[in-house]
Amino acid sequence: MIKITRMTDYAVVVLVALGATETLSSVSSLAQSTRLAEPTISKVLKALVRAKIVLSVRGSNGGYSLASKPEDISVESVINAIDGPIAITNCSDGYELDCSFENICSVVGRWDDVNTAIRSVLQNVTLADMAGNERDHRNYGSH
Amino acid sequence: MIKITRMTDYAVVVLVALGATETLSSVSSLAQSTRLAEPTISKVLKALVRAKIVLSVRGSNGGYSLASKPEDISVESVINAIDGPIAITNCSDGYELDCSFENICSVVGRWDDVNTAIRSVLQNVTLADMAGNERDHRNYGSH
DNA sequence: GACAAAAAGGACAAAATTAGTCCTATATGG
DNA sequence: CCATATAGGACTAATTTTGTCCTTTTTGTC
Repeated sequence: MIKITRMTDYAVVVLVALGATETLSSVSSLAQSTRLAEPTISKVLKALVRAKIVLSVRGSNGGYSLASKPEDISVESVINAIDGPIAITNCSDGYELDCSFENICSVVGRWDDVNTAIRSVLQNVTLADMAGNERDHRNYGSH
Repeated sequence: MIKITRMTDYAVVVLVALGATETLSSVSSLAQSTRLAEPTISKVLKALVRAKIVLSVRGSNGGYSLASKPEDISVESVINAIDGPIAITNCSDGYELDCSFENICSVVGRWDDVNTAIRSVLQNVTLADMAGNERDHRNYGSH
């Protein structure tokens, strides 16, 4: 099935928690608010910092904060940060440019169009959307 | 990353090959035209038959054929047949309805909307689109 | 300056998933 | 009855994903 990894799922949970406060949040405080394990939160945050979705301050009293407003952070960028670029097949993700079966294979690069379409859907969903405090949720939990 | 499994990739290759002829195709003939291994093709076809995307005729002179025209077979239905329903997270796919962290977890059911949107994108891409004989492909190969 | 609190980075084993093959059963035309 | 095909499922190997831990770097505070 088309699925996002659990790590991305966690990332969204952590980001929503980060967005809920103005101050810096440490891993341990995030662990309390999200109920996720510290090492997991830490791992996810490292990737988000590298992707510049989250800002970090090191040292004592340090912590993390969102680099932009929740409504300016797309789910697409989060997926990208955690799981790498959205690409629906192995061959169309750019790592197999030297594919030697190219002229036999009858299916061509149409997955690219599919990828582009999916990407644009995800670019239009923001963290603010995911936070959805109207909460009529039934079956979500991230663990 | 959001990705379809290699099996789905194979399925599309096989389906396009199936669509290229009017007559029944056996696994061995498909192996020749697609260059995929017979057991793999066989496995994929079994799933496609169960999903009624492909028709099969057993016994001598038997083989497979598309159940509908390529332009009426969506990529979404193929993904469904091979990988199961498109669902972006574990918790939103219906298997964890009894999620006990529901009221702690701050992210709610917004993934459902995302799933729906992605599904509709994939419903609008057909096998005919994937066949794309204009072939300006660069990096596809399915192996 | 020493120490404590925190993030950064990466290594790693366990768990889960996916891929691929193979074996047996069933169906059917000749 | 035999050869050819599909049906179904079991099973192993390969790959990917998870989750944890350890070491290093940074920085505030006493």
